[in-house]
Amino acid sequence: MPERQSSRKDAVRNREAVLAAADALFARRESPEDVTMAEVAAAAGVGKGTLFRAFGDRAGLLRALYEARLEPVRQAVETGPPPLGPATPPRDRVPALLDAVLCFKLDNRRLALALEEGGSRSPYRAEHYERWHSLLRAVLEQIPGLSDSDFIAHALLAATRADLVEHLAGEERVPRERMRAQLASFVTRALTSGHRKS
Amino acid sequence: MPERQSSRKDAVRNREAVLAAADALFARRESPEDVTMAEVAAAAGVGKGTLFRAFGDRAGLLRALYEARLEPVRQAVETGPPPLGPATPPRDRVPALLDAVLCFKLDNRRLALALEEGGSRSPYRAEHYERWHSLLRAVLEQIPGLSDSDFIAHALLAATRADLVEHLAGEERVPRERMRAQLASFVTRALTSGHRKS
DNA sequence: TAGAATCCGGACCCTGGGTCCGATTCAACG
DNA sequence: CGTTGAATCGGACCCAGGGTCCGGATTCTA
Repeated sequence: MPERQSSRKDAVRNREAVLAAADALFARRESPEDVTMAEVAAAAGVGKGTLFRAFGDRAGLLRALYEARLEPVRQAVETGPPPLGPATPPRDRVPALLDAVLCFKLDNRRLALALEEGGSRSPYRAEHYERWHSLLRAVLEQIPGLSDSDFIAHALLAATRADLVEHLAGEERVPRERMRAQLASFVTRALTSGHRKS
Repeated sequence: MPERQSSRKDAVRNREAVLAAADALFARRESPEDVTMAEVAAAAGVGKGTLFRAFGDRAGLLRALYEARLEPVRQAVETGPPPLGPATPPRDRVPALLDAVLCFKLDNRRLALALEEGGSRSPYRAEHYERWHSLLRAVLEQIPGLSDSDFIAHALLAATRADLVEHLAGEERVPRERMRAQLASFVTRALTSGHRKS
């Protein structure tokens, strides 16, 4: 459990240095796969021991970076104005949430990729996924005439998987706004009640 | 390019042995991560050199297994009776295709997981994904009043990602039939034309 | 059956995550 | 301000596992 904060000056300074170095490296490198721990340590001017004591393991470092980047979004979602905040009608909030996820992954492609796919463990066990999923599920449940909220939440989130976003943005060269529009349209369609308005 | 067939008796026998051994191992083990190449070789009664010469690398072995398993499904899709075959109206064929994918991944959980996630390369570069996607895209394009076929095809396929299926089946204990029903319902909703009937 | 081409297989290499422990730095205390 | 014990530093080290190599065995061809 390397979570406890150290009060020592050099410890916190090194932690910051590692975070910054890792951030820079992941942004610079093409694939997150080939940024090595030793490299991060070297770039931060730190030994590997320090790095591993501070973050536990590779996944821990990734998580730390990810959480830090995600913090503003989380704030906006939990206690923010519409259309992200809690005071939004469900039918409008769901697309807003997914749009936020998409934008986040577009802005942090490499990082999201590294965290979601790089790990040997399933991304569905990560607790940040669990958070998104249960929130989305809860909002979906407030939409009348819609069942299977659990599955729909999974399926919609799957449309924003990091490697898919990376593929669309990087390989197929789909512009950001177009992608957002497509996702929004898709989400909206998925929310239509089983029976069409007649 | 280790694709060329060898006419030597022992070579083909060893190839079969490796395939069978790998199949058994992946089925038996909990996570595909911890079935090692050396292990496969040993289980097949073969040296590592033989294994790698026959399949190139780990991904090659996985691909070979996958393609073999997928063959019947491919047949059914390309030249089979409805609802999978080409002679099916698009609106019915799309759910059928995705149901087939889902069933396949349910029946070959470990293997699909190993191939889609285990590799260091993005699953979207795999040519079997490309096949599914372009087929689905083509069928979607025949549905009037539906745009963004490319994205929709990606999004729908994302709902059948191996690790999601594994999570639902293994972790959340969702029964097979329930999952199929949920996916079918989701797909159907996603196919509604953009504007509701009014 | 000789000869050559091919294949076999396990010893070997190398990368990269993770650990260890002596040296070093920090902070509390006298 | 010097001492002292504890926490930290950091790079040498370990190990697993994917992938390579080549001497020797096996199989096809003449």
